[in-house]
Amino acid sequence: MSRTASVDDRALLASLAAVFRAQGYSGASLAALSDATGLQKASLYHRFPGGKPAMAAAVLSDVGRTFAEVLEPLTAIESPAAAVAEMARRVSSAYADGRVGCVLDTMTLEGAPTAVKDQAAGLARHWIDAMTQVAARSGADEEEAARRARSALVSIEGALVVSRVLGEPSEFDRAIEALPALLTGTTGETDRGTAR
Amino acid sequence: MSRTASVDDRALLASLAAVFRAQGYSGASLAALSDATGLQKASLYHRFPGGKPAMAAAVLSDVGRTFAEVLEPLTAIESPAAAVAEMARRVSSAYADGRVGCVLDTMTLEGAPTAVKDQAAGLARHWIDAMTQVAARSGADEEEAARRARSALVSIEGALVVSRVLGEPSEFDRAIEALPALLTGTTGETDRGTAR
DNA sequence: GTCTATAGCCCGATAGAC
DNA sequence: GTCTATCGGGCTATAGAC
Repeated sequence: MSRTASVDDRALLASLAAVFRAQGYSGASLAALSDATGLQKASLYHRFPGGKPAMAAAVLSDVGRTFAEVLEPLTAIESPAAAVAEMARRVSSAYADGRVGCVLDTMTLEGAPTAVKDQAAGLARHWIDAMTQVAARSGADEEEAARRARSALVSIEGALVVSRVLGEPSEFDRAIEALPALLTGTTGETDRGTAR
Repeated sequence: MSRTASVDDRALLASLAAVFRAQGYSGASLAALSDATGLQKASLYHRFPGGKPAMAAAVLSDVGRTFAEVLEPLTAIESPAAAVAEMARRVSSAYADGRVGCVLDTMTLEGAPTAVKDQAAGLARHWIDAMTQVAARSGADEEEAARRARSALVSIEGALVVSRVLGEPSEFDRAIEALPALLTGTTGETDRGTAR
């Protein structure tokens, strides 16, 4: 109805995140961020006086809130197997069933500010820690639990990369299905096929 | 000794690859490529009249030659287990023990030319095909062999991402150690711990 | 808090000397 | 085949009206 756009903070961060996720930090131009959000560049600078680095930091903080929701079942659900199954569902949803990339990957190439890379590393460590705890609850000893948690993150990030490169998200679906067995050591409906 | 630099083609492609690998396609500025190669921008345009897209294509072609060397043991060595073990050594070497990224990841974000993304997809498919064949030779049926090959690529790409994000390459070492068991189903010195 | 307009710089790319 | 110098444009960022 007018030449003024007003954008909800939540939607704004989601639009910014979509650009950073798809294009990476250096690929996310102010013009693209302006297009995605419907705000002019000057309006983005009003919201984020720190410029593009501040936008990236805000996006990662918002991703941290999303991660908190994704990981919430790991402490809220008593059964480790059920907890991991619910986390897997939320991971799949958060990554649009493998059709979008992960900021931990795309925002950590050289060219991103050190603060951004450090923030991403913190998110990754937090995710690994939460998965380590649920793996330990399922019966793994400390070292084995940490190993499983890192493997889980590896399989998720790798599946997102392979899905993007091949142009089809089926590999991500497989990684999600394998998560419960990978983290808790129990066989769900999938079998990872590494019998001795 | 002079203001003219002459650069061997092999070294030139290696220097260009290092920049694209670390910064991604859109992050790899002509200035950075000029710095890395020791050639001025105009000299790069003399070598690559197609500009930055042509440089990226040449880098991916060179990566394809490296992949051919990495995958050569898969057909040259009779024992599947020994073949995979030798491939794993070469993969580790090609990625500097996990300290560098993979162009399949960094050059396929939005912003890269479609031709570049397609070329990367072809490299990924070729790699998966070669690993599928060795998995089949080790006794897996067709479907299982393909599944193992995709999982192997997922674990390599994921480990490279996680190693970069966390700033330490130990996760890549683990993925390399797990490759033989993952592809051939035999237990080497590592156990992936998914007992039923 | 949004906009238009623009500053100043670096981008990819080219012209032309040697 | 390398270089210096430069072009036009997109980049991040800012000024100032409404």
